[in-house]
Amino acid sequence: MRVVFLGTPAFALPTLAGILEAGHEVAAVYTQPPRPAGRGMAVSKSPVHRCAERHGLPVFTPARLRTDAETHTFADHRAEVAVVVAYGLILPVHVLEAPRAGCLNLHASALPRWRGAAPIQRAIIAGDAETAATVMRMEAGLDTGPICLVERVPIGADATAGELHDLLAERGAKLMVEALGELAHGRLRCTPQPNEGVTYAAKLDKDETRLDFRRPAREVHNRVRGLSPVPGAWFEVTHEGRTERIKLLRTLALDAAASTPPDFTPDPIPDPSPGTILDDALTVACGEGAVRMLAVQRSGRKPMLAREFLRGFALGRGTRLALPRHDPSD
RNA sequence: CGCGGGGUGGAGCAGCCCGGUAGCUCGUCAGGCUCAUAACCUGAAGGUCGUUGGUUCAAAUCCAACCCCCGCAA
Repeated sequence: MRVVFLGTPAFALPTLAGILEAGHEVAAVYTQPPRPAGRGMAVSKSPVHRCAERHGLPVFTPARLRTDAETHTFADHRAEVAVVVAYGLILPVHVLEAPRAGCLNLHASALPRWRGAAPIQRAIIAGDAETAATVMRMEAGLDTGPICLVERVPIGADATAGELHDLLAERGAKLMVEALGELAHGRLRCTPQPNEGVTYAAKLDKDETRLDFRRPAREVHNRVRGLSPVPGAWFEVTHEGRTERIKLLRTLALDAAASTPPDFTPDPIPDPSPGTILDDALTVACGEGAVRMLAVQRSGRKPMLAREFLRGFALGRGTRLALPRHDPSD
């Protein structure tokens, strides 16, 4: 089929590649315009932008689609179908109606749960045991369109957002290729989303990335893996007179009963309040239970395993980690 | 020119301010002791201290330029 592809981050890459491999004609690729980003604020092109250029595809990077000029440009691609994967702009009705066979969207959740910006992270932070890759037809509402294909995916108890992201990007790509195949033969069936079970996956806020060890261990653990590897959940510790931010990339949740493994805690800490390091293996007391740090990253350093970190950074039992100030509105 | 941290044997770090024969915690290899545990003992190998140039009797350490990695912010 003749398709226009709209996408921006790495999540969209497998789908674009899959569409090309399947032999579809990609008439145009839309992606977010290059912006000053990263260290030094260097202007950089989006992952989809670079991938499209490698394949010699025409790239369009309008700042907005809601103009007559862009609407006409889009219509001129004469696409049979538009495929949208994490594009970053709302498509105006005129654009949605331009392709003869409609617009398909890949979304990384089991709709109608986690409509919106950060479905993968939200599902993990919430402790969901399962999610899905979903292909739906697009309509004006935010991720409200009828569902065409779904592939359910279990979320392991220790799975990170990064792992789930890669998995869903791959599974979703296959699903989208399958959907295009069905669509080409005019037999793609869709069913409306249920009205119940709707939740929204709000964009991640910076304030959410700081860990609060007063929360139960399971919650802390879910936040760590839901934000790993980016943007990363972190805490602060004062080391040799300097306050340093340390990201937690991987943890082990120890429920209350199992929070004191005999091999590392010869003597109990007198007052194991939340934020206290309980042993010499980076186990931190939480509101309920404890979490053990398995992989961390100091600012300015590379990610490393807990035991490597400990060789160069004294963070032994009894240390109290700083806790965020309580936010009354929270 | 957005702010900042860092590049030292295989890993993680100290040493740099106050130049003068490269150190710590591990890992690896050999041997020993034990054979419950990331055990213990002895010995060994392994480093152009990111690169280039400068200052100096002498530079990991001071100065300049460059390369690379990373955190924040966007």
